[in-house]
Amino acid sequence: METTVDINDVAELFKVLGDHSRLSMVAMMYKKECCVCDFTECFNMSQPAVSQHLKRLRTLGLITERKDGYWTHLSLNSDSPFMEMLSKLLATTPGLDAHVDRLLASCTREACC
Amino acid sequence: METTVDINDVAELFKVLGDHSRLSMVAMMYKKECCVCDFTECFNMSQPAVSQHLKRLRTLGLITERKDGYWTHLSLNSDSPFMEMLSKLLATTPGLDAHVDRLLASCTREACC
DNA sequence: GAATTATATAAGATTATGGTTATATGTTCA
DNA sequence: TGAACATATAACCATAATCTTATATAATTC
Repeated sequence: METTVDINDVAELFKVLGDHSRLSMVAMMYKKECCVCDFTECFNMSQPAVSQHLKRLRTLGLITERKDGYWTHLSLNSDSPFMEMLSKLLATTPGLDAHVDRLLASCTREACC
Repeated sequence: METTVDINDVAELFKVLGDHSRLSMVAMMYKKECCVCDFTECFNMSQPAVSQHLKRLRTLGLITERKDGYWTHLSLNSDSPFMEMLSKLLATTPGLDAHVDRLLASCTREACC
């Protein structure tokens, strides 16, 4: 039996993805594991702002975390009931792939990765 | 040449769909042409509230309108650059189909249809 | 154990969202 | 023309979203 996802959950997912930064974060993590500092660098955004966006993704159960020394590495949670939908959705989003590649290329930090 | 859709537009689309009522409206219109009063009835929502939601869909170019006497009939705009994405996205949304059928069945008004 | 680093949380300001009520607009019909 | 109906807009209010700065927490290194 599949985990149920109802219409309100889906609206919630869209709401969370309805922000440029979070959409980009999710798309980046879909390609590879990321570090919090990747995001602060790529989006030129303050650390607390990133942290708060991540909290929303966490609350929706979209991400998993792996602590390693200083750093927290973030991935999409493959157990999320949204995962199937999310992957189709990201694949369907035009221009997303190129955008993400550009973002990932702009992460210059080496220490955390 | 295809109309360009950039990442900000996509985030904007998600934001607009990130509301239970608007998501339902779009899904309903995906199945059939609807009337404003269908929405006020189905969602048990005031007419101005529906009107304001429709305005957001209109602003994003998602809908077209057909005036007929008292009523305004609304459809998804097949010329929208979001249309391809939208249709895949609606098809991928679990439980949406049944939800929409239930909503449409709850529209009892005859006059406008 | 003190300094450094990464991250989270709290508190506050500003803007966006989504509803309400009241009113305006435009069509239809008597 | 005026009453009835569908819809849009305006003004207002409460709550949510998103950023900022300041501070807390936890791991690392000297």
